[in-house]
Amino acid sequence: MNGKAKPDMRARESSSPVPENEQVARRREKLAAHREAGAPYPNDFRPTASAARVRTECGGLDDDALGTRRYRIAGRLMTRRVMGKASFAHLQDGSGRLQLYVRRDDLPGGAYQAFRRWDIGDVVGVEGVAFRTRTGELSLRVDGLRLLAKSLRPLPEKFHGLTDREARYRRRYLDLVMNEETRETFRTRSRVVDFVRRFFAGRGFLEVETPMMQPLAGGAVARPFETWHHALDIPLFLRVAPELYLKRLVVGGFERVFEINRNFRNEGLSTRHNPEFTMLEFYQAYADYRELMDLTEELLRGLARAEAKRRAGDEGGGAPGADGPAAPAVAWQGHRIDFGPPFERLSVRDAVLRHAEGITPDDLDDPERIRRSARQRGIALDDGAGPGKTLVEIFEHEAEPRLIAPTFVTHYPIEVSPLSRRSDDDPSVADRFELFIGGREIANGFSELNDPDDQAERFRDQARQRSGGDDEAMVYDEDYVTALEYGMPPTAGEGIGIDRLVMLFTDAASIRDVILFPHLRPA
RNA sequence: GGGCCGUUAGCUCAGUCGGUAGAGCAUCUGACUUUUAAUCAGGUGGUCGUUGGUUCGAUUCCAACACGGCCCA
Repeated sequence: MNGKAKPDMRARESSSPVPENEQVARRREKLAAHREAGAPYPNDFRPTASAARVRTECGGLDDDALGTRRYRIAGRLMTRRVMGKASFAHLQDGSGRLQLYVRRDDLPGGAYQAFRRWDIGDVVGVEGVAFRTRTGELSLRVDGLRLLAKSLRPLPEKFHGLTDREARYRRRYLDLVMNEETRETFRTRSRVVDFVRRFFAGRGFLEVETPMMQPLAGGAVARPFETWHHALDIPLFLRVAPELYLKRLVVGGFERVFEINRNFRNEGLSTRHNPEFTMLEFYQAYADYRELMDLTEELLRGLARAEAKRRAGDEGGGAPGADGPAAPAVAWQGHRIDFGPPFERLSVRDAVLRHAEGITPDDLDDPERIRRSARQRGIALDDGAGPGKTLVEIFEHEAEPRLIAPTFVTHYPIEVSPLSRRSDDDPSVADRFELFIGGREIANGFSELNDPDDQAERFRDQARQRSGGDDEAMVYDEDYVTALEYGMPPTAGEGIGIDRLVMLFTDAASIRDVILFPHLRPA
């Protein structure tokens, strides 16, 4: 190394998470030489095909037919095997990889020497004719090539790739370059969102966008992020849910609406919580929570079937059938989750009785005994927690992790359901359900409370809990009550956690694996 | 918040019962016109997470801290 490079490297170390090293210095020298030679970052190369398209078009062709297929493709150089005057390399683009065969004698003078100086990671454009190698791999015999963007930093190792979880989250671009599973996870995520969108659009739902910044953070029991609007000189809250705005739209006459967007909750980070997460919420007038359970089953079964079909197609096409590869089931963290059979429906109370060992119906009916049961199980209760909240705490502790197969849980206590319609049969419970899959809450839906006086009373009750120390309790939203006073049609609404749904379809154990840039503590 | 584990070369990982470190890939030099974790020969590359402590000497032992992982609340 020459004496000049060193201070230069040092100067960069302070501002970069990855220190520069000798390899970077060498690549910088190559870039400098490349700059001397002319435009180092050209933007006039236009591919005629992707790697996948070359594969599709040439898949069944014989050698003679392949010889008539000329392509320009562009991508990142991922491997290189130089054998004197000829080389093999793999180019990776957004669709996959294609092998290149580069011979000195097929190229204009000097081009092969230039190619030999390129590095793994460089973005290049090549042109050539398809052929099949001795071992049968479809490849491109290159007769023209250009460097489109120099890569100054060495990529992770070609065989093990990037495995360090922290590095994969913090520098997702490298994870994406190196790991096909990661690329596939986020393609799956896109397909899931696309399926959901078409599902609702196809049923007459209008897609809308409601405020992410709200003067009151309502619609869910959660701690909000707070920010400040300088011109108005008022605090604003990042929304914890779009619910109260979507229902205002139902008041306005949009009888079927949905929104897919981010919610923000100022709570801890974990394998199942990211401070910002994506939620689907939808509202349907003249429907009740039972009909939403049916709709939810239809949505998830359809999604599972579409994904299964796709997988079967990728594997060369298995015969679709109840138990064939296209069955609407997924493998998730060692479980087989089948969306085919009707989802089980049971009450919170029955779920607790089934899964919480040693709890009897008498325990649940007695306010003192239910609190004692919770304490015995190590559940910390707020002083103000009534029997309903306590029951739900026990449910979450004992039953929720065991609800692996899709299960609707119903009959939630009214005290934990401040926006839900009161049941006609039992005023202590709401016309509400939550859906659990893989031991996780996936959806929460209910017949909406459209009685403005009842809603006002529920808000007052929340306000009391708030002044009693529960800073997650809801705040009184006067304008929302006013909207209800104009009259909201009988309506049912639901929220589905998109990230958790995607986890099921990508066999992900952590929500960070399905969020491109998950929040981490700054390094 | 608690417990356990991890942090060593660009990446994946060994290792040092305390004497300033190794492998594979990558990189560099050379050979090689059908390879594919190419091969062969020879090199370069490290503030061993940070800060303190113990010690003649710490990457190694101890403590605190930082970041991450897993489990628990």
